[in-house]
Amino acid sequence: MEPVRIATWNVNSVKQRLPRLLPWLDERRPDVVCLQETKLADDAFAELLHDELAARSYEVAAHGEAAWNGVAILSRVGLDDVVAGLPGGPGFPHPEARAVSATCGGIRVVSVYVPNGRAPGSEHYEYKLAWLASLRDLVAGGPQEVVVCGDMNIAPTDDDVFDPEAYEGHTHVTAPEREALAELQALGLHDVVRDRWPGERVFSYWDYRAGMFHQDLGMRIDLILAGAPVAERVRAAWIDRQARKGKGPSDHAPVIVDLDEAPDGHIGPVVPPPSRPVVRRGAKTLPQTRE
DNA sequence: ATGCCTGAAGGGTTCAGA
Repeated sequence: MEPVRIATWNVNSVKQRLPRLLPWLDERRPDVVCLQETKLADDAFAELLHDELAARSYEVAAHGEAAWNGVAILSRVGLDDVVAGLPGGPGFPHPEARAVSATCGGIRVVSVYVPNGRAPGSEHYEYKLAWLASLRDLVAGGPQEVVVCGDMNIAPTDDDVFDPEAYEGHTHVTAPEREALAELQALGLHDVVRDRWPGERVFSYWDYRAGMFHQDLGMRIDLILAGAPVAERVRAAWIDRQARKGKGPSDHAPVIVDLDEAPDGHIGPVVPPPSRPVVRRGAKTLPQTRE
């Protein structure tokens, strides 16, 4: 088995992001890419991207719909047993295109775009929790050689937001959401970026407005969660901030993990660097939300 | 007082995002 690089990126419209996505594929050369918020139906996705991706040796599993949501997996290490959505999962009221799974290079890969939740206690919020429970069931029924990659729309801990006080009363940080994520992780999944960078200020999403990226006022909601046999192979895990800079970025940055080449040849877990405290700075409020 | 950006659909504006 060859070394493999797996990435996940909420591109916020693959059509609008094409001028950023293609150069990024050429620069980072990931073997497996999980995409979220593609915002395209599958035929439109194929029409837009088939040739560009085939030229880069990617096979594609896209599960999308017009205008909203949409996920995909690109792979050049095989793409088998594709499953669209969460079988038996909840809808709002109908199933949305928020998950797709495939086996790539011996690893079960799940690309997810977890519902936003909008407001704690709302119907959207209850849907979010039900969706997460269904995702847990899906993973529980699968192999340990698994990665769940995507936009979880949950900051796992207060270290994953620029200012916990700014998020009081908002989604993404509430106890039920974090508990639902913890129940998923309790299946044996490891948060590979946080494990590699304990205590570091590391975000994957910054609001477009109010110079939030420039001030590094963000949150870490895009995760790669790896089953133990995969987590043991991690050599590097990081967030590609470069992709959030410049002209026409997504509001999310890609997350990237590099695995070593084989379970029987692995060099063991990377020793994490010494922990440093998260330094908090900047505003104490979020850009205001319409009521 | 505030969706301050961005994207999409559809229609001259509205909704959604986190």
